[in-house]
Amino acid sequence: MLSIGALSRQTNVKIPTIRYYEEIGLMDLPGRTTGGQRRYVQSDVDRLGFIRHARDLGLSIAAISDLLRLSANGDNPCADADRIAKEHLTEVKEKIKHLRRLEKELKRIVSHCHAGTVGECYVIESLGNHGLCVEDH
Amino acid sequence: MLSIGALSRQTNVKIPTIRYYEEIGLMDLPGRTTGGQRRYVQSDVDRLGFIRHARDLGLSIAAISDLLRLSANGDNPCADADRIAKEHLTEVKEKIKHLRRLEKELKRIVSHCHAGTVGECYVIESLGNHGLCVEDH
DNA sequence: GCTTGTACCTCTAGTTACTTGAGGTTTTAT
DNA sequence: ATAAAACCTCAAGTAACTAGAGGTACAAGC
Repeated sequence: MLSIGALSRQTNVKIPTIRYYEEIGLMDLPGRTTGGQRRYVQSDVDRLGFIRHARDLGLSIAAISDLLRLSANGDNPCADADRIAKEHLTEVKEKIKHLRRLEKELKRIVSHCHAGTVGECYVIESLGNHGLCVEDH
Repeated sequence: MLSIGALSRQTNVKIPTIRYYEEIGLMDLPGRTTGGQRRYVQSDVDRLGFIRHARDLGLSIAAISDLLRLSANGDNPCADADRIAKEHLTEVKEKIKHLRRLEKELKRIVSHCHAGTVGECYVIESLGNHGLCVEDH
């Protein structure tokens, strides 16, 4: 029987976040002491660990919720789980593409800046003028 | 004198977003018709264009607010503007690094999944078990 | 000059995934 | 028995908007 603090330490999930997950129904309602404090069992640790890991990988709460439902049902969740993971992978790839374009653009802007020059600032000029951009973004 | 709709079309910023920018003080209070409708001038178009472009590049509202203040003051804003842009570039680089690790991890997880196999699902197993990961994330 | 349709107005609440704070109670250790 | 640490609830705040309800103003055509 773990207190919320102990669960927090074991899973690296902050206490208010655990309570939040309970509130939105991602975590089950835990048992309580007579005084009203939460007490957790091993399955709670496992579930929260799953959530934490999936969040670290960037999955949304909605996606995690789906995955948890799938894994509870047991009946060949693989196809659906695979689809969710693949969709997420696609999103991640898109984000990387986008960020790489931004990186390029920012590098270009910054490289043109010669701090010290009065009045003219390529950073500010570039930001104000999309036409100066090399690529779309 | 532009209506809010005309400004929106010229800058590609949605109407509620323009009103939101006004509310948080990022855009100046515009003139009004006797009937109370907003009317904008060229300097508003320029400022909103700047904001739009900087947002597209991923800068936060706070950073943009700083840049706008700098460019208004005129006294060699270059050094500060350059610092803001460089900081942002660093953030972007970090994000890319992180996403690339996630991409790798997700690819590995997905590639192990053979949809159809009953009961065992590598996607779900991997998410539940951080120990299966190759790298940090 | 009147009517109609589009564009505009304000205000409230919702989104995501939490975090922070106030004010009070329970547990644990001495 | 006491005191410190950990816990409790509830409300509000964060970023950057978006959506919807219910009502008013403007521009064009007749």
